[in-house]
Amino acid sequence: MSTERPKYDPANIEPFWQTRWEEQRLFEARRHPGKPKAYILDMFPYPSGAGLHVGHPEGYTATDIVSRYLRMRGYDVLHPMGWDAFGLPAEQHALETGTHPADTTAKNVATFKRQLKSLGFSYDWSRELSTTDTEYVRWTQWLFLKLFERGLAYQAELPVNWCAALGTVLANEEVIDGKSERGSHPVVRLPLRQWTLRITAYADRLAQDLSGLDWPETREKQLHWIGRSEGAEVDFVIEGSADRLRIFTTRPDTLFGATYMVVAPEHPLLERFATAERRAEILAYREASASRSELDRTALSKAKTGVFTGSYALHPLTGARLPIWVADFVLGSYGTGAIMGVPGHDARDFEFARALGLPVVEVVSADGALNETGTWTEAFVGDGVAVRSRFLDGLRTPEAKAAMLAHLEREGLGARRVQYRLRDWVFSRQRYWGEPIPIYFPVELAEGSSDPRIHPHTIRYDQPLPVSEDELPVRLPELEDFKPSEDPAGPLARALDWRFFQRDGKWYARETNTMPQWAGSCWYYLRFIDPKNTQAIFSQEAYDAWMPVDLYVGGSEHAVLHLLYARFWHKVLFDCGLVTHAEPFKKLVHQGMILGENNEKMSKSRGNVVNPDDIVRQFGADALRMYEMFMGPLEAVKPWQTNGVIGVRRFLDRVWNMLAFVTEDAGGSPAELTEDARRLLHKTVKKVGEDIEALRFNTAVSAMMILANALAEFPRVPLEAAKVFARILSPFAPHLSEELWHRWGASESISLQPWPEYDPALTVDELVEMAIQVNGKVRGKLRLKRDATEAEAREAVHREPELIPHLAGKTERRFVYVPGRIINIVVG
RNA sequence: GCCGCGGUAGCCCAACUGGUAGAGGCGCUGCACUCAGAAUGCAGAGGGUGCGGGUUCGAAUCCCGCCCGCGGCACCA
Repeated sequence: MSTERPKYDPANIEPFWQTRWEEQRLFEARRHPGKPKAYILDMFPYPSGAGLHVGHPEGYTATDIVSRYLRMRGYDVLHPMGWDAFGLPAEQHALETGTHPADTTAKNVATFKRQLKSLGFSYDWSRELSTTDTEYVRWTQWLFLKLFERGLAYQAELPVNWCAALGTVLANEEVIDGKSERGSHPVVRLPLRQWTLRITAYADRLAQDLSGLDWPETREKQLHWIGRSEGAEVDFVIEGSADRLRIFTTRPDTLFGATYMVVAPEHPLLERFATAERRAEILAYREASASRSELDRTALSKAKTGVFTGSYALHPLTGARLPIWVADFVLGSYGTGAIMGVPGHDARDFEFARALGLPVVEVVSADGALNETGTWTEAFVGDGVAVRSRFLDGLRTPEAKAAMLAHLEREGLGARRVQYRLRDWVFSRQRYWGEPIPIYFPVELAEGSSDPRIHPHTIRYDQPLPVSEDELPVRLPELEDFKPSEDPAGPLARALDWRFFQRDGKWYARETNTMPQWAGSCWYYLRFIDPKNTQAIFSQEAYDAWMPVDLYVGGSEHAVLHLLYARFWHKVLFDCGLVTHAEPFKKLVHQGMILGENNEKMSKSRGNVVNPDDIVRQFGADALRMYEMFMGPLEAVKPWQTNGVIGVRRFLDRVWNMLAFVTEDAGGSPAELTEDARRLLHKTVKKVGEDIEALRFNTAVSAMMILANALAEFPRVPLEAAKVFARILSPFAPHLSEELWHRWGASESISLQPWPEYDPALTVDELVEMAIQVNGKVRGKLRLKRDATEAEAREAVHREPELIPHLAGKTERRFVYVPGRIINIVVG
């Protein structure tokens, strides 16, 4: 190689082009009349102190390729980036290092931004936002007020997941196996005053509207999380009392099989059911189950426990006396907190009956025959035929359900009811680093008191008042000490001058709980469309210009948390008339996790973490981008292989060496491709475009490698072909492509060029090599016109000498000919 | 236990949704270049698709039954 020829040097060209792109503001999103739009969104990151890991660029590269591709296809593309910067980890980190969360957050954002920029992503940085920005907080609080106005944000004294180690309450979704999702600290149930969002009011729509979305299996996860189930509520009269016990069941058809009742330890009527002689035991049981952490309850789930209350319910149809038990396998927070025990046809009821010696009655039989339950080792939970059930006898389970429901409703004993597994969303956190909830309460001063900051007082939590819109945002007070405390009011309660204020001579107290991290991410996609708007959360023009999000890429760990909450808020905004689509995210894709080289999850403790900065330094951003796309399908979990990056880097080196010095007429005769190479070029243009649209980036990279290998056969690549190649490569390796493009004399960015056209006629070969099978085994090959008739095929086959031994003396039973595919001769 | 996804060459992965199992990359072997090595270039070898049945002219692709891996849910009545 001649020494004047510079080598491919990403460390040099990548920063150069990144700076140029930024100076030229190439990727700022603007709408042009008549052009189609695409809103391509990444889940914005939480800027942790650890910086970017190689998992981040996977999804980000995918969306960047799609964005760059669509721009070349004439779309106006909105591709923004921002920071989900409130939340526990920032605060934990700040506590550990003794710095203010605002400072650590700013530092982390700077690191993330530098790293993202080093990868050449075509974000519109002019729209950058952070959930912690004062202006952003203002609109998050504004949205909370919308929820409050509509009765969707309310206070409740709830048994909540209190995590002492984190000093906060957690949502159900943040508790895993009885421990906190963050940090795995123990979580216990405590009743506390909490702000709660009425997401259950939207359960039906959240479930229903999933059907129209282009989403992966996440749809099923959300459906399951919402957990809609249809059944009946039935009232049981209590013997010797005016009380009634209401239960929920999905199997009204098994009502005649109920042999006992169970209420949850939290059930409001429990104390009424407790007879004098059993009272002590019952209260002890309630005490015990309340103090058991979720973890204990799950760990001990095998053995069912319970205590008889001493009271009896009367069967609404037979009048039979059914003992009422209390047991912690019944959840206070689901349905009515009480069940009828049908041990013959429910696995849990069966276990309970066996453990406590209660009778088991068969009321559903597989074939309608009567069976004895004495020898049963498990309940019969499937569908069958009703037996021992009077007017239901002989009916199949679905009909029996309907018949019983009709009967209950007619007699006024019960009603049809839909239940959801989904609970309302506990929305307050007892932490510092979050959005203040824009609510305040009247303060009643004790006799002789004049200042609640120093005197005894009562805060009237029952009279919440919304902060008026023009007073937003409510800012976080500066706090020296923002540590969480034992006090569930949280650290903000210590900022007395912030908390208490006077208006018209009266004292008021601000809400001191803050919002959870999910609040900011619930609506950030809406702020990106109009991030600088000071008059409104966003303008209608901006909404019409960009919404909905066409492609949303992020980790599957957000399948039920963020993605459900955001859909909920979006539907509330829909009801407010602020948005016009029922759903915000049309297409959703989860990138698969990237494992360490040893096939284990990347973590500091395993010592298998790959830092993207190191890869960029050694191999270049383009190599990293292409490798991450080449590893395998976007959604697959796959191990990192540094050798794989080396392979991709070699490919880029080859492309450079082959194309960087191409000129119009390098030496006399013009360079030319063969017919086959020309066809391959057109096929590759077609394939790469289709693969990008289908998000099959791995096969697109592969196709370009094949093309490069083929072009390498030529002493000189024609400039026209080189330009086509550079353009299809550019979404993947934008820096290298840009450099090549300019070396060939262009003055305008390659990202402004149109995507190359291909000639469909050249993507289909006329002659195809076909295998000839005899009885399914390949016995010969032959080149045939793609559209040859069967007669032509037959004639060609009989000219093939290698087939003669396989056909001689045999009778042809069948001649299978699929044009362009296969010839199979069945003989016998 | 339930739901979902997935098992193709030593490794990462392709295979037009039934049609010659192999595109690409890594690794390996050999050759060229070199005093030698690195880098580079060229040429090769390698599996019958997790297991067992079935449907079909033909199965990695479809059906049934298992095994293994990953993710989610886990007393939701």
